[in-house]
Amino acid sequence: MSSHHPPGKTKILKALSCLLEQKNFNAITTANIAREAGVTEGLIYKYFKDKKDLLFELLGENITIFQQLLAVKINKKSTAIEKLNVFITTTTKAYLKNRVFGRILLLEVRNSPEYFQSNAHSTMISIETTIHEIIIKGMARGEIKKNIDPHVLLKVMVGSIEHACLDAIIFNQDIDASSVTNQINNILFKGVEQ
Amino acid sequence: MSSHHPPGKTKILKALSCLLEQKNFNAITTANIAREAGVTEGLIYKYFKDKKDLLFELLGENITIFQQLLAVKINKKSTAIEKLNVFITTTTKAYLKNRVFGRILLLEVRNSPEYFQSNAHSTMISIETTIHEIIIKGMARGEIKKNIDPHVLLKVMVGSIEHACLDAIIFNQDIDASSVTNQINNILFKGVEQ
Amino acid sequence: MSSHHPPGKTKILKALSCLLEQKNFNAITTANIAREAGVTEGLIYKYFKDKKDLLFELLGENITIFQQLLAVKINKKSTAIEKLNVFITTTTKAYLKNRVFGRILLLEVRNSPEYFQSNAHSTMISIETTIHEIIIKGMARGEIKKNIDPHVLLKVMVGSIEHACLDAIIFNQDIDASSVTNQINNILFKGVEQ
Amino acid sequence: MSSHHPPGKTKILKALSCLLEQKNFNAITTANIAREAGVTEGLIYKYFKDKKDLLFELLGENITIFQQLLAVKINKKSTAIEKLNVFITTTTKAYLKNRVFGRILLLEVRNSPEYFQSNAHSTMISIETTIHEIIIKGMARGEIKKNIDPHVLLKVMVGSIEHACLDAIIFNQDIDASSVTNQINNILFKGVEQ
DNA sequence: TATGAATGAGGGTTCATTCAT
DNA sequence: CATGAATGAACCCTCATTCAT
Repeated sequence: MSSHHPPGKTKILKALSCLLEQKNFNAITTANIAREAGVTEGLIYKYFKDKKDLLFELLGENITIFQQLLAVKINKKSTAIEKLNVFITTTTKAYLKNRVFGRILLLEVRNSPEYFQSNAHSTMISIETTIHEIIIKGMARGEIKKNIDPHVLLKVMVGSIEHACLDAIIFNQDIDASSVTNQINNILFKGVEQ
Repeated sequence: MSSHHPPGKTKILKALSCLLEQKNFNAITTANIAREAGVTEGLIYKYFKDKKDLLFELLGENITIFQQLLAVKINKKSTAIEKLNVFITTTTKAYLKNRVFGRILLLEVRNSPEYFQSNAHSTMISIETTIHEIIIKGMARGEIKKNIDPHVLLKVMVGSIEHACLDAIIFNQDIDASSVTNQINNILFKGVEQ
Repeated sequence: MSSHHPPGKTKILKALSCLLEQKNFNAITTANIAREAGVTEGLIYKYFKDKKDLLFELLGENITIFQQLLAVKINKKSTAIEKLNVFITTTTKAYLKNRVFGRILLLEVRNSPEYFQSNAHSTMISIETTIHEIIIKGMARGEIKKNIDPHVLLKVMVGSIEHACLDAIIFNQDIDASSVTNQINNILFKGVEQ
Repeated sequence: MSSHHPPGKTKILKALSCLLEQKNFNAITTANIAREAGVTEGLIYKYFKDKKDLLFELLGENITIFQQLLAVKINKKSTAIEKLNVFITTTTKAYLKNRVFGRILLLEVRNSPEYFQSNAHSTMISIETTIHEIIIKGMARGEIKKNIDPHVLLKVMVGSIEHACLDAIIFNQDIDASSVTNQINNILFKGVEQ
């Protein structure tokens, strides 16, 4: 995260990251960020278009790291079902471990039209595209039922993951990630009907 | 929605409802609301604790109406699977038809701790409790697999519904509700694995 | 100037008027204005769109007062030459007496495109229109040469007045208004060529 | 304009000149200038005391060029009336052709006390002095009425020229320079009274 | 001759909310 | 039941300028 950037930029990114552990993005002022970073408020606007742009850049860096981690894990598996399994498990655990970014992604940025123009969002889209392709290949190889709409399955997986994490994130609850992801996998792949 | 209230209160609720068609709650000012309602800003604070309280009251009224509609539809079905089916279909269609409230519920209020104290939220909880009980009865009657965690299934259903609607709500897209809900039902109840 | 307005608005207009005696509009902050008026900064934005709008409203009120004064004086004269004479004399004296508004009008607002949308500017236009009509009538009645372009004559008069006052306004010099306006009248009406 | 200077200085002057075609001097930031010039902001302060100093230097170069052009034209004429005629015509056409500098001179710099300390301003004064002397000589030689105040006549000429150009400059209108200058000359030299 | 990183002070504007009438 | 005048606290952002290298 701190590579390539001028020192001041790195300090600002770290400062925001740190402050987000303590409060909502909206409750964080540019004065807060500057003080925490040990720079002047003006410097923020040298490196970022505005306050939201700073958030999106920070988010983007973290999502990119997650994307790489996920890719490595997925590539170790050979079947589509296993890959999707890994997607569900890894993503859920990432949200739960990194609750700050979970909160931002699931609760804070979706209000902002600008987010959907950001790098952070395009990286998210790129992850979803990867999963979409896995589903399609799984259908082609006979691992997944042919009557499934890949796009809906993707939404079901993502929605399940997010809602499984949401209470934990909102109310800062602890949940048993393994058990929850096993359940999700079981429900989605085997079905619930007797 | 306008029943039982003094005229000023009704005007304010209607004004907010109308403004929410045009912009984010955060982008709506009390001055906007008062102008649209044809009353003074001060009057808002006669009827509502604060701006958010106004939102939550409006939301609560709409959720209650939805809850009643949903109950009627569910009661017409006898099996758990059918009832859950109806839940998924009715909820999805409600979000898509009433996008304003979808947006508020899915994107706007979850940031506010106060929401989770509101009537609107307890009605939501009450709906979820109903579904939870349906799942449990379904398991007891052998319609649903015994190894399913009812709570996770609930989250998977809710998450699936919400994510299926999210793009439609955010980007104001049209989607084919019947086809999507059929897919979700199929995925969750029959499973996707070949 | 203080009529019809709520007390806070009047205080704000008076405060700006007073501060303009001491410094440039750009050098006056909204905090200055609020302190001088004994109100909060926020109140400025209840009554005025922004800081410039406040200036233009103040200017507009003063120009309107001048317009009425000028009309009275002009109506007392019967020939076009006399009326134009009065225009030159009255306007010059007004700028010199009321240097603050002279400075604003001649030096400060012409940079702002918004000024040309303001009431203040339309009142200025309305004054110029009156003069234009006087010129045309004067030509029709044989008081003014027929080969004169009324529009250019208007510009020549206004430009002459303004430039005669400009050094006085910029460098806060004293000048003999009667002598200068006599000269201008003489030059324009009789010509300088021997 | 670009002669004699080190390359960086030339680039900066050209950059400002170019940007002034697009926006107000106040709306141009040092960052703009540096980007347009392809240098860093710091370099501006190597060659110019501050941002205004840069403007005044650019302005000064252009006024000097104009002064030389004007002198050549005036020297071709023998009578005072003809010389003043040339002054009015040449200046008006220069403003209209070079609207950027017209705008700066007529609208932007007169607010700044520093302008009146600048080289640009002393060149303007020098031009006015020349005209003043022409008037006086014209009176001595019986070409101009003896009862005219040369200083007021100068102001009338300058004011007439500027106001004739002002609308064209502000609203970017086209006007017929020859016709306007003929009219001005006619009004000032022959008078308007029948 | 030129860079690039950083400063620092300030300023306009927004808005939910209160309260006397 | 309703008004309307006023508050007050906060916040984002701009930009000319400096200086070590």
